[in-house]
Amino acid sequence: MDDMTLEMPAHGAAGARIASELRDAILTGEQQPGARILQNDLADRHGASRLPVREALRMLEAEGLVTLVANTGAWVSRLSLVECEEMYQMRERLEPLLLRYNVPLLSDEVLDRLTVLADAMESSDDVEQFLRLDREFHLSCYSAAQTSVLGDTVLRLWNRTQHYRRAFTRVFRSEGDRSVHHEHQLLVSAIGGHDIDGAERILADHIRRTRLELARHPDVFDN
Amino acid sequence: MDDMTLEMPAHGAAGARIASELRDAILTGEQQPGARILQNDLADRHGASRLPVREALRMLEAEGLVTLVANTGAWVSRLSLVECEEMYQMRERLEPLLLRYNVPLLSDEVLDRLTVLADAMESSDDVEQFLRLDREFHLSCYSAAQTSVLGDTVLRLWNRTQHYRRAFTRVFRSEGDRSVHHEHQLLVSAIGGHDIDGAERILADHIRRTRLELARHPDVFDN
DNA sequence: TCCAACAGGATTGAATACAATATAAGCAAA
DNA sequence: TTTGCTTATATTGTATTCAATCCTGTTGGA
Repeated sequence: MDDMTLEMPAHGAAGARIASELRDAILTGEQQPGARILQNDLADRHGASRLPVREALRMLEAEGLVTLVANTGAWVSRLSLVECEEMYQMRERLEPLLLRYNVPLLSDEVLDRLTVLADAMESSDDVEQFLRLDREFHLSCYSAAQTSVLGDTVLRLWNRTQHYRRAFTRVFRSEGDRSVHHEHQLLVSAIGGHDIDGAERILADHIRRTRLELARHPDVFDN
Repeated sequence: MDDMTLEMPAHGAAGARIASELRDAILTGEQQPGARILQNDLADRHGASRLPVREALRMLEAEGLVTLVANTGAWVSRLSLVECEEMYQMRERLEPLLLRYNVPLLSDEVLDRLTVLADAMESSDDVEQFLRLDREFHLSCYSAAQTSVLGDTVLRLWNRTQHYRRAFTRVFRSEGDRSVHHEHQLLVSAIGGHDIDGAERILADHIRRTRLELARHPDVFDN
């Protein structure tokens, strides 16, 4: 043995590493929908050849974050209102199921954290911070159960809609609706009380209400 | 323009073509779960280099049909009973939604076809034929609406569980349970009567019952 | 002025060649 | 005989190179 640090081999992971960084860039909004992605650019920026870049693009295409056209190029994926509504409807069906898997397993520590997050969202006035808190809140609800596909599928739906959730939050928060926070509190207490059916209903309604609000702001999808 | 035949360029589609053939091989059962996939073999068999083969493997990995391990190799994906049950639970939630999208759009021709398929299944005694009919029956229910992710997600769940549905059908059909056929008939009439909520319920129950039967045959997942 | 055909350049797709890694067989020592 | 190490081979990962395709700016004509 050469070394005491257990090191993951740098070989065989170049594509995954590049994909991970590009994914982050898309989720933070640094890369906007519609933006062209050049293979050479990415390769140079990561000091690699175009080959692992192509693999990274394939991975992100599978996640729906990147759109590939043969012989033509890659772009950060756009979403129409109709597509976004479809994904929200999928979330309405899948997230309650995922929550059901998690409720019996969530620790008191996570439950406390949920309360902290819900409170922080109420007093937050920065859009980016709100988005981070909201994402952590919901994903924390799913952090206890080890699922093989359900968790991934839900996470992908979150990622694909991330940009539009940001744009929507900007225009919606100014309207001063408090019911989002109310629903978060209801959800925490239902989870705390191990009321699985109640938690499922609250979560489905929460996502549904957001979808309906989203439909009132189609301008978010212009351009 | 050189030619009147509008030809899709053979360039830029090698990976997709290889993926398509390997996918078929897995779905027909020609390639069994656990089977090793050598890049060189696939490349030689398709008269291509290993590069498009790697892209094909990445695509099938994203679909869950192939499992890749860095620096090691690729195998046809296995499923445990727990994973399979999870996918069936996802189907219980997603397929009713997909059906809801389709019911208002399904033509009389498709409806007639559904009746033919349901009848053919009742009188079929060959497992492979039953599987083909059942797959066509359910996927036909989803053939009218153009969804962007929901349809793909459901199709992938069908594909990932295909092998185990085959194995399960072998042992289950011998038990002579008729309720599957009854549910198919109920579903057709609910769809024909544009009873969306009823159709959703019947379909969810249908999938749920299959999941419970599946759990009674864990031996299907041995080895 | 507008449109179509035509280079030219830029970009992607695939093949070959080489490096890194993992598996397996053989060998030595306990 | 078994265990651990070593070496050989097979397989995968990446870089380099060349070919096919697409986009763009330009030029010629109507």
